[in-house]
Amino acid sequence: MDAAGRQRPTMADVADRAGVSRALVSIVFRNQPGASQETRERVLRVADEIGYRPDSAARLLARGRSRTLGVMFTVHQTFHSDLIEGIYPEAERLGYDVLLSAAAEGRSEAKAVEALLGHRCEALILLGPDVVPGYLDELRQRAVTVSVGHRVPRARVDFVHSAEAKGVRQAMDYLVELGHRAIVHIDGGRGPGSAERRRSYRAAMRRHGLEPEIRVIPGEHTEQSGIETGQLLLAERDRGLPLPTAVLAGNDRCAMGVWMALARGGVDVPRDISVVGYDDSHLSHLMPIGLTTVRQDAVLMAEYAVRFAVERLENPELEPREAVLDPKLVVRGTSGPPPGAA
Amino acid sequence: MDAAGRQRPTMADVADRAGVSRALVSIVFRNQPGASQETRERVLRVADEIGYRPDSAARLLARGRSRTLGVMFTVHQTFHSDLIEGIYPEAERLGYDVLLSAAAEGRSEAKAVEALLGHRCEALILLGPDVVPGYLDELRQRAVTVSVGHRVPRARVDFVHSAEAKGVRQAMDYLVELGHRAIVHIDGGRGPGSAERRRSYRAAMRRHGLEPEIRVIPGEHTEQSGIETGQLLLAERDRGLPLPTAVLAGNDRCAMGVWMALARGGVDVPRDISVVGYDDSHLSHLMPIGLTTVRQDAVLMAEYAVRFAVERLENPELEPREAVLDPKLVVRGTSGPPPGAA
DNA sequence: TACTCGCACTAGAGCGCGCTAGTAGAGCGC
DNA sequence: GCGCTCTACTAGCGCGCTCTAGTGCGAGTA
Repeated sequence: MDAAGRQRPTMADVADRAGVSRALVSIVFRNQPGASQETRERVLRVADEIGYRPDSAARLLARGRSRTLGVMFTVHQTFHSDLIEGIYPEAERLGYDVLLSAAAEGRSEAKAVEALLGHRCEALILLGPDVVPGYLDELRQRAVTVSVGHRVPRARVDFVHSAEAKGVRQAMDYLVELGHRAIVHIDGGRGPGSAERRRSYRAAMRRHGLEPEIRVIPGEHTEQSGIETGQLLLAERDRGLPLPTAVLAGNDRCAMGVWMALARGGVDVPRDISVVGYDDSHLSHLMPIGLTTVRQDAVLMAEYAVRFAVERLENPELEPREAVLDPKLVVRGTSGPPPGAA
Repeated sequence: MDAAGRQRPTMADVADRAGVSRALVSIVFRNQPGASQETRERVLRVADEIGYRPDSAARLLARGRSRTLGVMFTVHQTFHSDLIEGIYPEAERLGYDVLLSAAAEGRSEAKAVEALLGHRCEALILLGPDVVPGYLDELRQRAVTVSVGHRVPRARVDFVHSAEAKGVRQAMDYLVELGHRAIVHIDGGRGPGSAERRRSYRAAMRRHGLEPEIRVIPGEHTEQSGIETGQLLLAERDRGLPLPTAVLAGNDRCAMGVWMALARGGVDVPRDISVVGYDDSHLSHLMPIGLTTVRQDAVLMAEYAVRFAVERLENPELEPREAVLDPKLVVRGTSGPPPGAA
């Protein structure tokens, strides 16, 4: 009695068995007026008995609208998991379905997006997309598009991101306050938010009169990148160069990598060097001493993303919007005064 | 010129514009014999011009078969990300589409599965499902089902998992060889593979004459659980009880948590205590000193899962099968001889 | 010439639903 | 009796595609 080979019951089966028309079953399942309470109950009972459940492909085809949001994310990006967790309940609340498609090694973002479009998603929610200029605008022609994390200057789509500059500024002010001067920044390459974070780092350094100390090390939003940077710093130390006293990483994963490499190299965090991350993904609570980081509220970002998508679906005339959420520095164990400070 | 409100072109539009019948366009897009090379090119060119792409909902409805595999995973489970990464290419190779549905806090596995079924997935690939007995059998009636990681004794579905007992045995033999005697195990509760790992731990302890030292600490497959266990051990030490010399964690995430809590508590790994994980998820390379762990080959497991699903779809008569992959101990930096050993 | 065969192509039914336009019947006022 | 409204229900088209059963035609065969 395996499912393979057997066909699933349809609305017609339910209708026959309950002695009503197909249309009535449809009414009951859409929870629309036009059926008596008694009939509703009977239909639902029969449906349950024969294991009927609506076929969303057919439903979607007939309805013309799919009421489905497609979410593109990248595997292994922990912050994306946090976002996904927030997207489901909000979508459900608004009566939308969610389809996930992952980008990964060997599976490009474009491919992941095509899959979503092929499944007739009405809107795309792109988590931290690594888009080439123009691609977002191209997508916009094909579906409502919301970009989370990555703000692309001219693209006329909705954005949800945090006020990167503010977050970085908070972190920098905090470090300088503690007495740090040699603060390096590992940037996130083309990753979401990187450009703003980099700019804001530079601005903060200049504002604090630390222009000569500015140093941006190219990187990515991965542990690997953090580890490499950590190793680079260790190698420099071994050649007699001074370690910086603080590292502002591109995100939490990168910060974690730096921290690991440094710990392995016998450098004590935060005594010898402070490490600050970005995201406050759930990783940050998990480090032995807790990661000092800039908190982005994943749930709130997810809610904005879903609402932007749904509102635009219901009113296509809307001007492109932008939700800029205020991030907040969270001080934990990886930061402290620089070595040699009082 | 936003997508919202506009409707996408259909096969009929392509047919009109190319001056052929709808059926012919269908033939071209399915890459089936019955159209001349010349016509194929013209149809494809026209389709490209007007931005047509097949609607998989309609296609799926008409075809009767969806050729879609549904994958249920749990957010934040890093090993699941590894598996997903392996599932896509194999599915694509066999001509199947993949739909993802996540379980998360507030979104049960059952709910995630219902979503997949509603989207007409022909087969379900459940990653490390936390199933109640009987649920798998119920699912089997509704779709081809493959369970990855979690072996449920009587359920007549396909399983892919690693030879948990072997993996644990390797790890235990290795630790005992190094001279460890007080080896505790943090189990994974109802998590995939936990029961076998626990059993095998006990068996190994008995086999090595360490029965009095057996200690299983209840836990979960999360960092949090590892941290709590680490704190528990530290608290015991502070009360004057001896620390174990080795910890065999339920999985890598848990091992990472233990390691973090211990490091925070000033316990040196591996000098004071050895920590061994399970999975070899990409986390394990990332720890400062590298995690000693039992490697499960995610890509191979993913390939088996996809093949099992597809083969059963194409031949429903198949007896339930089981792929048991041999895990392999990977020794990295978190393990060594117990304190006081030569 | 009459026929078969293969190729390129088409007509049209049907997949499982949603939805519009309709009907049948009960209840009401006049 | 009539027309009216309201509720409970039904008939049947159409969503965009696949697929079976064709048609028309030129080349090959007897």
